Amino acid sequence: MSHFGRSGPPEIKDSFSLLVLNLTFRTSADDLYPLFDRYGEVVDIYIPRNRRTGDSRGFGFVRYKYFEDAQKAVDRLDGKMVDGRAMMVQFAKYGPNAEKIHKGRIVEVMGRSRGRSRSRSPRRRDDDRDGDYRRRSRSRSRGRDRDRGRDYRRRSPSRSRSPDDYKRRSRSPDDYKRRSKYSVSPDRRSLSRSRSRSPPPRKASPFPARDASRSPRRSTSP
DNA sequence: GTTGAGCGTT
Repeated sequence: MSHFGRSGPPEIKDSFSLLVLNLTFRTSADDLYPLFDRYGEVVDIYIPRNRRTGDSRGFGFVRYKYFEDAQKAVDRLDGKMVDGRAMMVQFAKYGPNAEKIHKGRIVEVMGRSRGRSRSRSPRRRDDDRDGDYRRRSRSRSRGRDRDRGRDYRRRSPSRSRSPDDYKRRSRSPDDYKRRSKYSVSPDRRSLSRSRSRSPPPRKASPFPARDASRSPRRSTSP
């Protein structure tokens, strides 16, 4: 039935929360219900979705009534192919300030004693939820910045390069692979170079600079 | 129409 997610948390203190990851963007709670219900009594299923687009965020929460059922579901549904994608089922913690959890069992919901070693900023929870959490939340500092900076330094002196240097650099499989993999756009280089070597903002001359260069002084005219 | 690390609504 589609009564999941309609009402708030029914019995959190008496239920076990499971986190389902790697779900498809089209999978809904109703689709997960029969899968999890067959392994035990499911209390509630909730899948966070974007309030603007209404699309699923790719993960959901399943609450079981008993720990054994939850454990069995994790063992059984973990890696289960759903809609053409293997979903990951694991115990979840309730809320960003939930810590009093015992093996997935919420012991104290009001345990706001922070102490989670999570790499998440609880201060911008709302912003991330409503904003584009997918793009900037996970792709902020992965490995791209490192490569980018590296590329920048590499691509800086692109004028005084000799054929020998080119061969030597090209001979490095690492650089070649890295460059080829990320496919550095020449536009960025051009833009970077343009920024770095942008000529000084010369104001408009009262007369053509070219003429001035050739004839800084109008001595005579044929 | 796309994407893919993670932890949720009253």
